[in-house]
Amino acid sequence: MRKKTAALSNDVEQVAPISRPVRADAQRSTDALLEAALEVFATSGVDAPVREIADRAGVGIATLYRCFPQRADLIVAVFRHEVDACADAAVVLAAEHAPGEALALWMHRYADFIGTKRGLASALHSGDPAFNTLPAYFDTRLQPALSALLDAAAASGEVRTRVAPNDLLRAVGNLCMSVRDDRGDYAQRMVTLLVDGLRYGANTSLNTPL
Amino acid sequence: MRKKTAALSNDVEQVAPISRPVRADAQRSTDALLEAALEVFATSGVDAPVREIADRAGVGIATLYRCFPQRADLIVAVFRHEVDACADAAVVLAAEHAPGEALALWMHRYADFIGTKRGLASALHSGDPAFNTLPAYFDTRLQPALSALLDAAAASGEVRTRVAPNDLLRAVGNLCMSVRDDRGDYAQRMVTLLVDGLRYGANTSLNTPL
DNA sequence: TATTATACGGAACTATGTTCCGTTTTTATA
DNA sequence: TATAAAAACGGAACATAGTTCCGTATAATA
Repeated sequence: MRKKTAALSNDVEQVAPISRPVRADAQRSTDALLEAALEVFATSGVDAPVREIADRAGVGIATLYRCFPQRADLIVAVFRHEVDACADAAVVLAAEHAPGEALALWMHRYADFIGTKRGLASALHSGDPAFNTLPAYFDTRLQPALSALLDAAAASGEVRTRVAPNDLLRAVGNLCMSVRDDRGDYAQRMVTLLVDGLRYGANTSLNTPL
Repeated sequence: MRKKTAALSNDVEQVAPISRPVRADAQRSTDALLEAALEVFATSGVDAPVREIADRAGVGIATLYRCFPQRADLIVAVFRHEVDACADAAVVLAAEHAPGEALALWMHRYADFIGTKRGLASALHSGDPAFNTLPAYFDTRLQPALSALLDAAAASGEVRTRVAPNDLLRAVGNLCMSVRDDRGDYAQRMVTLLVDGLRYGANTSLNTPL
């Protein structure tokens, strides 16, 4: 499926896969860089120097720049990778838990993702055009994931229906990002409150106000 | 009152004004830098190089760094300066217009201020401790200004009362900052809607829901 | 006017994103 | 398997921007 290489910025050349396939060492480098960037960003924030990432991946700087022509491309790739992981988690959770619990667990998983991504808001507001496609990607991947969880939980009568997935995503996003000093588990507690709100009125009459 | 120099980062030395007063040329430099930074930030954004600011102010780089030990200190000083101007505008508007109109004009003035400050959100989320005091300063200066306008407008019966100034400030702030593509005058239209909402129910029964 | 503390300017230092180019490795072919 | 072309590699070199240093100039005071 070559998903990982498709995440790069030079997608234009992916339309004609007739050309020679990606060389094995190049694929290794890309994977190592993505993994290294994930760790470095988590440790030192998204402002970490690219050299640190190249070192940790065990490749030279030129290799990094061949895989990700701009520093921002690497950031975008990591974010997309994590969004994918978060969206995929919904399927796993849905398979292993009751609908209501799966929904609750995923909401916390999502809050965790946003909360640990210091610098995401900064990146989105930086004005760098490289980040322009990120918000849409977030919606595209996460909205269906949450939607499925919501529908299942509503169908089983554990939460009420009629809640827009995007509203929830945005609400949690704001909860986790706009907080300046998130002492304790403020965000997680607010998310719990939100999920409890979803459960309120379940199984009684649908479309209960509040 | 020496307000401008008090806005610098080395406030610790301001507690003992017994020491020799600020030299005239130093004051000139500080003023010139603040004015230059205001213009450069508006033109090139807050990411503009410090050299560009020093050049425009007609001073050397060392002078810039003596007045503002860190680049962030200059940004903070400019923001505080603009917040002061916005807060002061409330007094002028209140003196020259009817209470309801003064309130509306100021809300747009405030939206204008936030809307043109691309990079403000980025700065606030950057994690740089130099920006930690900014949010509190915003509240300290703007909350009383808006509060006075609201009270006057409520007293004259032009808007209803019982609206928390901070809620309004935050609402407008979110409206103006979180928008990614603000084509047209989206923010200003939303602010108008907000002010109209304030006017709704005025002079009838107070505390009208919605 | 002389003295001294203060401020000034700009070169130099450091850190970081990005490019260049000679060398190495992979892949396909004989 | 040996060979050649294409692709990728590494790291030095370049460009830009924040910050510091230090010799010189200027303002305040006696």
